[in-house]
Amino acid sequence: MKPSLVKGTRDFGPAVMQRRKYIFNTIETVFKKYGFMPLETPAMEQLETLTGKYGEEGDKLLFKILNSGDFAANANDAIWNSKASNKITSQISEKGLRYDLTVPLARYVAMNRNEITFPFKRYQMQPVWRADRPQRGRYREFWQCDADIIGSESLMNEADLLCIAAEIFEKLGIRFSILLNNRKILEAIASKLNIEDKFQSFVILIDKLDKVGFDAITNELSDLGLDNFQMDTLKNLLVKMPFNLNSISTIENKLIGIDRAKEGCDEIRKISNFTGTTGIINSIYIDLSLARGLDYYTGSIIEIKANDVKMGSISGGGRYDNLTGVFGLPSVSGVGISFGIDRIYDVMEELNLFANVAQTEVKAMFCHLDENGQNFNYTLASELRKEGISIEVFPDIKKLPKQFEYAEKKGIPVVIITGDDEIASEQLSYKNLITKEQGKIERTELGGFLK
RNA sequence: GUGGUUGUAGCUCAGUUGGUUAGAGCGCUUGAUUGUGGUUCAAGAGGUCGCGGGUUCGAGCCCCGUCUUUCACCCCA
Repeated sequence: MKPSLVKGTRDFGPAVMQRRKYIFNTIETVFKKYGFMPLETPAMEQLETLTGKYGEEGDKLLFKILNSGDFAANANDAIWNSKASNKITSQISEKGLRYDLTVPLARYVAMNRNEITFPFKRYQMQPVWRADRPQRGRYREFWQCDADIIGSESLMNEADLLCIAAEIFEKLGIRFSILLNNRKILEAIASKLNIEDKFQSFVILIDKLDKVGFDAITNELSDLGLDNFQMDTLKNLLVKMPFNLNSISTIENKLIGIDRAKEGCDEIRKISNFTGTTGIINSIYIDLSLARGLDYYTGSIIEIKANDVKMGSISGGGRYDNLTGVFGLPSVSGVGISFGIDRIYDVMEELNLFANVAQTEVKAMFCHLDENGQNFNYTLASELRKEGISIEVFPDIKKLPKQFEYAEKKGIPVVIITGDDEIASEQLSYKNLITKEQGKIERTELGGFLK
């Protein structure tokens, strides 16, 4: 048969993995610096754990796993014959692949509530699966790197997440914009416009504002019942503002007398108090048109975009006040952020930001021309490896140019050439393949030379 | 899930209104070069034209299906 990949999935070869690992390591280092601890959960969850958490659209994108054994025989006859896919699914599938890392976290916290010390700060870097139609920057299998704080209502956590994001993207060399909003302010706006009952449709509409512009959604807004005056009010509110006290006051004044607005603005103000001295505020904007589709957000919402590449968001998150409630653990507030490393990779690739990522850790490759050289090199290599230096020994006896080409292609900077003269004198010939510099080096000094 | 788009050598792509044996550049292999590569020169290998079916005397080219890619919608990392 002809081998092929499943739609929307990819292999990651050594060169790509080296770069992906660099991104993972950068993110993980920053997470650890803020006190987050690692967690891993299974690729599959009970279907009922997953369904209903991501909205109607989200449920459609869940990958479902067929029951083991003779699943058809156990199905209810009437349902089986009804040809109603969604009903049949519930008869033959009880498991699904995880859709994100937040719901599995909520499930874990609810199950382990007695062992966990709160506030619980965990990070998780694992693949998730969505049955989306693939596009550039959109895959069916992709990796998320999440950091969440469960069991703390402090806005310091939001500030932490913003600082973490800023530090990660600065380290990776990506110019970015952080968009910040609060669901409570969105609720206040809906309340001011008297469309609280159509909040979901309203949120979806304004979320695509930055993509299509205000004029493109006026028809749909009037379908929601807005008149021209209300639309003007709305248009004035939904602008990208700098992250400072002035902007917050402006919003408060426009929504004066609505409690939810006051709450939302207070929250943003508290975040601003924490981050004020950190120097990251210039990358942050208050954007009231930021909505985010995920149903479970209740307070702060965050989204991050790369400035120099046209691509969906590379990171997103927010606060959810009752995610563990459905698992029998009410009144636990959490806040988290998720980094999409596949998109981050695509952005960095497009902007050529991988120049400083080494192709290999190997410091030198040993070449030889006969068995004596092979044996000598193998002994020498094992000595150097004990010192913690990455070394390759060319395994075969081939012409030198062939050996050089191998080292060149793997990005190994130095070759050591061992022949009879070198073995006798313990003076090894080396050549730097990048600078083309070559010479002799004492065997005993080789370790220091390669470090 | 809806509607478009894409697929030809390892890679990037040509390929005329349907007409013998499908091309180029790069890469690859071998040699010039038995201890110094990426230059140069010479020779060579490599393709069931995504897959399946159909129309035709004849299909890389036309039609249908399917898979893949990509774009818009939807949603999102």
